[in-house]
Amino acid sequence: MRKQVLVFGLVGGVLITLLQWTEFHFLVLEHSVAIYGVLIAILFAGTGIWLGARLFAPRERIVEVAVPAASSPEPVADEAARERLGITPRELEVLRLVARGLSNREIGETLFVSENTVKTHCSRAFDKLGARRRTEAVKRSKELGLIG
Amino acid sequence: MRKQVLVFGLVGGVLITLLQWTEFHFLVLEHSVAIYGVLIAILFAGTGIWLGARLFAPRERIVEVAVPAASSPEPVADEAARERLGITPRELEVLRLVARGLSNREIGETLFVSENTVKTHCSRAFDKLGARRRTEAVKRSKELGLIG
DNA sequence: GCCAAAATCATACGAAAGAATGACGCGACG
DNA sequence: CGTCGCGTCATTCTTTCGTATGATTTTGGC
Repeated sequence: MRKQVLVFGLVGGVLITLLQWTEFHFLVLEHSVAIYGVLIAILFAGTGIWLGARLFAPRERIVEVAVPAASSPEPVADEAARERLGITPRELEVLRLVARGLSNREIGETLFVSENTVKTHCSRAFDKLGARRRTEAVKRSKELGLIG
Repeated sequence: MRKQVLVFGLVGGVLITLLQWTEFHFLVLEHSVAIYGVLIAILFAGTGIWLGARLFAPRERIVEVAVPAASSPEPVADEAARERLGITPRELEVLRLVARGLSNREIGETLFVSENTVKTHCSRAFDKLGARRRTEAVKRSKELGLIG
């Protein structure tokens, strides 16, 4: 939050400054009006992009990877076990990908986070599962019904 | 909120001061106004694009809607698949232990062979399974019904 | 606003894992 | 007898894992 406020203030300030600056020079260097026009256009284009992105960008797009479900017993019985073990949603997410045989690097690319972050999640999840290896973690997760 | 306004005003003031300073220099180097203008414009466009891109960034999250599967109804159909893939009995034995979450060392101790031997079996089995990691091998083995 | 839980990332280090290669013994089979 | 598949083992080297530690940022409640 703090950072955003700062950025916002900075951008705003710069904007004001730019406006005043151009205003002043319009009078002095009126022959370059076209140039300033272009500048302002670019400026506003940038601002537009910024505003547009900020206002319309979905903070988080949910991509559903649908698969032919054959929902047999319980589609989601995890939540309980997950909660009980203190495993966070993100950690569970990582666990699922681990179970799919992905490497830490690949998991990172899939979730758009760094490999280091994946490692952190893994370590914590393994700890909570009482597992020392990813293969063991996968086994325990399945036993506990955390993953399909 | 109050704090933000303060920061905003402060930054704005500082920038205005900066403006006056630059203004002075612009009078001296008025012929480079355009250059500065372009620089600032580029800077702004860059910032805008950067921010936009950053906010538009595919910050998606993989959500597993349903896990499926429809897994076949045969608990032990290994022999056939094993034969077909050219996986030797010993390799399969190792695979089972890998699926149990054991390390190569532990597998070696279990089967009374050296860790190196286990590695060899693993490598060959992984190759035959088209797997590059033990977790992947476990997944494939289960899919193929090689192991329970 | 402030706090706690989550999530993110980095750096460093030791421990596994995995690839590549070569080698040896053993039983089966032609 | 030779060779072929299988199991065994070693060595070297690169990559990946996993742990430890600390820091910053987000986020959700209160």
